[in-house]
Amino acid sequence: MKEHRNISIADQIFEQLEKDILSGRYQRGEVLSELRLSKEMNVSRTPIREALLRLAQENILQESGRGMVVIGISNDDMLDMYDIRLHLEGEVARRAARNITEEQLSQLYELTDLQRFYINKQGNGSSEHTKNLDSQFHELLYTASGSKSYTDVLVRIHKKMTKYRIASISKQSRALQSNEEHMAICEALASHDTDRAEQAVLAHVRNAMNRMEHLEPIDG
Amino acid sequence: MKEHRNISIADQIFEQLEKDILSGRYQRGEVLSELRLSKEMNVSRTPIREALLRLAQENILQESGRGMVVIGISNDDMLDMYDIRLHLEGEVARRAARNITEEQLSQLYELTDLQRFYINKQGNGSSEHTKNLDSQFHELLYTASGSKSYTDVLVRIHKKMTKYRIASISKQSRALQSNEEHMAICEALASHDTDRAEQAVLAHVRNAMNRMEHLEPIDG
DNA sequence: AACCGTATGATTGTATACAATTGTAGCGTT
DNA sequence: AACGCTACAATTGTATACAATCATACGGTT
Repeated sequence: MKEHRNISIADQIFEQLEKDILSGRYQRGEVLSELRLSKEMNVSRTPIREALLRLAQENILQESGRGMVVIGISNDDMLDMYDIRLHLEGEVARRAARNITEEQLSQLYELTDLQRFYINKQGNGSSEHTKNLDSQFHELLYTASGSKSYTDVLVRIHKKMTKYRIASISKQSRALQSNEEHMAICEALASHDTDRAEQAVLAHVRNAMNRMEHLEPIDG
Repeated sequence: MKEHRNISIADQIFEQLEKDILSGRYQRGEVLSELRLSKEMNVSRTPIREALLRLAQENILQESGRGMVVIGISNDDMLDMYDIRLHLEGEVARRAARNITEEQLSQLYELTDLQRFYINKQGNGSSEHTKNLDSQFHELLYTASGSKSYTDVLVRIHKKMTKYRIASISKQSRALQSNEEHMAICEALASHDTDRAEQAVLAHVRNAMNRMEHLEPIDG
């Protein structure tokens, strides 16, 4: 633990734990002890503790007197998050159609093209790339709306969704469909047609929700 | 710093800094140094650092290479938060009208009565009480919806709003009007009429937004 | 005078030491 | 056997020590 790079150990631990919790590796109700984790990961308590604090701030963990208790998210929580997106992303799309810059627009197109490339490639780790590009696309869309508050809420939600168990994007056919919807959003934004942008984004969210609902729940 | 109580120093510092930032005491762009704050507050760097990390997780601070930079929130951010609430709280109200328990309902009534008492009292620190009861009312309303995701988003937003500069509730006449709207929400929920609950909550948010818009902005 | 290198100070990131609390197991007493 | 007390183990909260990085200022050299 001697190297001092740009990305801190605490950040890595945060990402790792967040993924492990949201993907279901840690069960709801499980208690995470700082000392145990620090031994498991061969670091001191400090970065562990910082990661746990941030996760608690996200309501992914709950500090409960003795140790941090895993809360995680359920299928119902996921459905509610889609519901929230349906209530918010229409407005975001309208604002983005009005405010998006040429540079942001070309970036969105590029992300979409690159994502299609990786989906068709289907190589090792391409699914990871695909998910990453999906996150970047949506984050940029939110940013293009020009609203910090909307972006804050939706980025938080989207981040949780992509780490939930197996992302619905993993099947190639569904990934391609999602990618086509991204392209439709790009074109709607390029036309600066607020109604069209709203419809394109809402259709995408609705379809994503349906793609997820058809996955089997893992536990009861 | 020897006492070990239930509420940690780090928590107190977090609350204090959050209030100081959102109320405008720290300017946007200002850099907060751990060492400086720890000297100012006569504690070690550890609790300061933990508070800063949590504030960064809330996007109230931004960690930018050298120290934490204050982001804070602007009037536009506030308006967007009201806009988000208008898009979400109608649905929350509908769900609460369906799911609220008798106990939650009587608690809501009690909070409303107590708030009216403090507003009329107008004693020293009664404004603090009033704001606190307002937060409790809305948090309970969100919880009554039964949705963790909705509650998470809205509690976060509401918390920020109440700490923004001077809350719009500070004038007695406005506080009384807000309190009457709370009572209307209670009665709508008691009737379990989803449409009526939605209308009551949305009217309350709209009125709160108008009450805020009429306040003067402090800086340009 | 200009330029380059080094030392120094400020700051964050990590590890460790210490204090306090809490739960529990075990033992003794009745 | 039941109850209570004590001691210990586990755990968090805080302070401090140490390492690494970065900016800056200062001094020497050409």
